[in-house]
Amino acid sequence: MSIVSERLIIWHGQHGRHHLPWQKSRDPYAIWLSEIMLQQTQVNTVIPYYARFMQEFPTIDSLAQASLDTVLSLWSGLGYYSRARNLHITAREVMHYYQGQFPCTRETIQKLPGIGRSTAAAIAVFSFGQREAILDGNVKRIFARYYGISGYPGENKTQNLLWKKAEESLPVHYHNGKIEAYTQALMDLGASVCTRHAPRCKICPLQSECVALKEDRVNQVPTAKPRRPLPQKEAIFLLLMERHNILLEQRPSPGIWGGLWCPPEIGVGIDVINHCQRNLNIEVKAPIKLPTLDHQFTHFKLRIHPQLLQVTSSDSLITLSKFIWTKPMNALAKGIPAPVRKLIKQTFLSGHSSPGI
DNA sequence: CAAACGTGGAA
DNA sequence: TTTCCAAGTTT
Repeated sequence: MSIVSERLIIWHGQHGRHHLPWQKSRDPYAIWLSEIMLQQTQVNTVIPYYARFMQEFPTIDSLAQASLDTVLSLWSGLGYYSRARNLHITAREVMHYYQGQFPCTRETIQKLPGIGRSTAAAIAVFSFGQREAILDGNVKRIFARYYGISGYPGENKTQNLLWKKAEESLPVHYHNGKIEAYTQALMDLGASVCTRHAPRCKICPLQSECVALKEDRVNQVPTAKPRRPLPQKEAIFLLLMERHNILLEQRPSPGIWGGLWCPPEIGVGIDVINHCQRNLNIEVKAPIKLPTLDHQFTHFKLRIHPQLLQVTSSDSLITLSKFIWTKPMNALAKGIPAPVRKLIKQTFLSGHSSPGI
């Protein structure tokens, strides 16, 4: 057994996290759901979503039987919505193709949509105790430092080297929950000790052999991904009010916020009244401009210009299925993006009365 | 391979 | 305030 794994397992026993909600069972469904939610998302953010999701869908069968719309409503605000769409597809695939039995090897798990090599390995470890290596952001950072591997991990060459180190570092004997403890130790160490900023090397169980520490390169490893300035985009959101209802449009997937409900979006510079008439077949009064909202994505910034529009002609209102009229309060229970939730709350539900319209 | 794909919290 | 990024996968 490698020195690394031995030290990590001991450290995990004393300092690891043992009471996270998804650590209570070996149900591959519960493990899988947690691993998907945790992709690019921190534990504290996931916990309430995980609780609501498991409450609503305690089994993979219940998830498979649900509508995508319901699944997205429970995912609303968590981001990376393709995860929810793939989760739904995978639930149905497991029910129909695997007769409800979650596949139990890393290779077969990895064939399911939304599950890559690292997530498949994590599920194989925590559900079935298999000897598989994970390579998430934590592990990349730990091994890049421990083995002194520079170059940013997105690069293929670096990535492959890290996978090799991850496999070489696995405990040789993996009975009695060792592989689980080892895998969780990597995640916990990365989250609490070997952090991106201000790592706590003095209490690290791997400090005596850590190459980056020895060479005083901890803050240079792993190399940060080169980033370009984010493009600034702008859009107008149309808050169309017909009596007490607003109009929502289901967004196409793939695409940003795919499958979620949003007020109709148009580009800046488009004539709003004209657009309502020609594209939505709706007559409106003069628009009221609401305060802009800034929203930041990983790859661009969006400035939203909301405009409140009172519908005067409810004649032949939209009948396409991608449109829906709903009360603002009920919109909050649907799958909507975070800034739309914010917009609806501050426009319709924050004050004691509706804004002057 | 580079880009798309969200969000809330920390620095 | 702005920037950065956290249990990645897909195209």
